[in-house]
Amino acid sequence: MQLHDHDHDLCLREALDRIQAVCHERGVKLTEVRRRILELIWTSHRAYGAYDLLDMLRAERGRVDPPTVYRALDFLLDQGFIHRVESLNAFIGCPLPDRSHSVQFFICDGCGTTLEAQDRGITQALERSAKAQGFQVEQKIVELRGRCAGCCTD
Amino acid sequence: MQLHDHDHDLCLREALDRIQAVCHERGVKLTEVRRRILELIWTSHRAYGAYDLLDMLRAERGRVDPPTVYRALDFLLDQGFIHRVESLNAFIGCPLPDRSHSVQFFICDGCGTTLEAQDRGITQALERSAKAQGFQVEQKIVELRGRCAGCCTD
DNA sequence: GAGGAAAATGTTATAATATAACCTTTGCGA
DNA sequence: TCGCAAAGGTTATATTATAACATTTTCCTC
Repeated sequence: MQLHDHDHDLCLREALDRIQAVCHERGVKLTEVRRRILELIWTSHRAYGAYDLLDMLRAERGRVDPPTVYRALDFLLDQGFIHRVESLNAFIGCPLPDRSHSVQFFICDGCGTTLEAQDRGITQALERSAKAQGFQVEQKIVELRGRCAGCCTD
Repeated sequence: MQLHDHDHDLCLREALDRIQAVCHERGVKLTEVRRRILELIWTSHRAYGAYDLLDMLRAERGRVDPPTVYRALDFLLDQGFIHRVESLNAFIGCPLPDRSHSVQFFICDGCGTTLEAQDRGITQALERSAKAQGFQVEQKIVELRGRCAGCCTD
């Protein structure tokens, strides 16, 4: 195992501990399945589909059925620990533990990397536009598909 | 039939004629199935799912199978006559015949109405953000979910 | 610690969305 | 008219997601 991976693991463990604490504050439980799925999602910069996660769980613990995964995903979505990427039907970790914020995804169709951004300018432009037509926004879905800096030259 | 509907029908026919002309210019064919599906999509301000369209076609012409609908949808998407709404897995008419432009959808979760907008401010904010990180955008997905002006008071 | 409600999970079945693969028909230019 | 390319038909199946009900676990109350 290389230094980088070691750091990454440390980072993951710390992040999970923080999430654990947040759950405690909120009076909700980060159970074994929920925690494991969150870990799996967080170990990647790509979004995973529900059935990708299902396969990974099955490899670890034998029989697992779709509702198990979807229920855990629902919980993690509710708590704001992951996001759903609509244009991929897939799920990705959210670096911020707060429940609802306006984010944007930059999805590289080359390498699959999905980057989460929080651009104040974009958020403001969206809110201005909604306000102009009296539309009350509940959820802002912004997904930019294309090629990341690393893949443009490929 | 009321005046409004009559106007609407006229408008639809004119729009279809324009699309027909565009197809001719591009050397592609607006066949019977394609035209009918486009009509069906255009008669609504709500997005239709592929299987909604399938059911409507079946009601008109008996047996129709999914690939028929999906192929027509692919054609209409390619030509830019309709858009796919990712967060609904559904399709909606595009008032502009040009192939690729940056649009935003305002989706009312109350009445289902999906409004297409072209807000220059939003587009610019998205492009600025992408440029800042060297991301080459191919497609901009912007879907705002919430309540339209008419449904806020409901 | 026993009882019981609420939460979580297990289990079975199926719904909803989408495409692969191969075959037939149609349109159209050589 | 031949033959190719595009379109559509047909069958089967992949992928994504949820409904409904049974069982287990948690944890609060007494």
